[in-house]
Amino acid sequence: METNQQYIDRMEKKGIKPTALRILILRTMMEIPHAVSLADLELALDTVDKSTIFRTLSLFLSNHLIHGIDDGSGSLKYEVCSSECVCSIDDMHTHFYCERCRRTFCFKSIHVPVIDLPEGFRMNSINYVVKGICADCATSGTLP
Amino acid sequence: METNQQYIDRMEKKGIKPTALRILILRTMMEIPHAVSLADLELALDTVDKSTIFRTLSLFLSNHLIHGIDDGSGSLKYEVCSSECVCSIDDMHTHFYCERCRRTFCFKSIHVPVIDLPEGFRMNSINYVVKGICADCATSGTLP
DNA sequence: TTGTGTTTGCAACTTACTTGCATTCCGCTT
DNA sequence: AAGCGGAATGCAAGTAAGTTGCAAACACAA
Repeated sequence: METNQQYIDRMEKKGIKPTALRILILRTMMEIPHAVSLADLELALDTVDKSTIFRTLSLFLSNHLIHGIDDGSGSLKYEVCSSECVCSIDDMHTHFYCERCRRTFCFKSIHVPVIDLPEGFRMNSINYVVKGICADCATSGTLP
Repeated sequence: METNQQYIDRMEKKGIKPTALRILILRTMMEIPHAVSLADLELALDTVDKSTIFRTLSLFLSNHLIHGIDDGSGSLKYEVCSSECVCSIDDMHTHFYCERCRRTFCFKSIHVPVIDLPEGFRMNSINYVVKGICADCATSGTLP
């Protein structure tokens, strides 16, 4: 749990003007324990307009305050960078998408595996998503 | 280059009735040297309806004649399985998405790296996509 | 050739994002 | 305190990609 001042510091460190709404969005993202979609945020913040959330996320993304994960669910997920993150390959960790409950988990301790590319190819980023059934879903309820 | 009979054999091996249109779609997919999207196929086969291509791809997917790759470009890509492919983790290879020319490359010789999941999580599939600039784009034209 | 199930095309719909534009707000100058 | 200019926000409309319902066309066995 962080104080408002800590959210403000995070933003200012990345050159983002901390408006009331941006603090609210950042706090909401950090309080939810898994990666969130635009729709998740719309739901959690039902007084705030979708396009505002979208533009806020775009701003956060281009200033490297958050990063995006394409989990293949059809909607992009976002999560707040750890404070030391510079969004390089070394900062990327593995994600897991549960095909049952449709949540995206971050395995922060598991870095993405890096491969050697063929001659001439230049790597900018890696998207590594494992899909399957999460621990919650595997133990509760009937399995397919 | 394969003969029509070879396309038919591939389909029948996977329990798919080889209609004229399905042969056409499969042949088109195999003639294009990179993974294709629904839109690519619409463009290449402009007399064929989008929904027909979509349903054909869905059928091919569920019968494991092709597999889907989520390259993060916003549209799912598809590619024909090699003949021995049973669509398990071991059959998955690495993909590369060029952020310049927006093509998806298959590195068939590079298997996806596999990680150990935390206790209780069950793996069904892995999506491993490296993004960057491809060899063609890196050598030709001005770079950013 | 006639009935039955499958395949295809058309059109309409859904989802998730994206943009244009008018309004409101904020910090600064007067 | 009033006014100004740029930034932030909300509303509504637009777009791209995928998906579905339904009827017409087709395949093929009885």
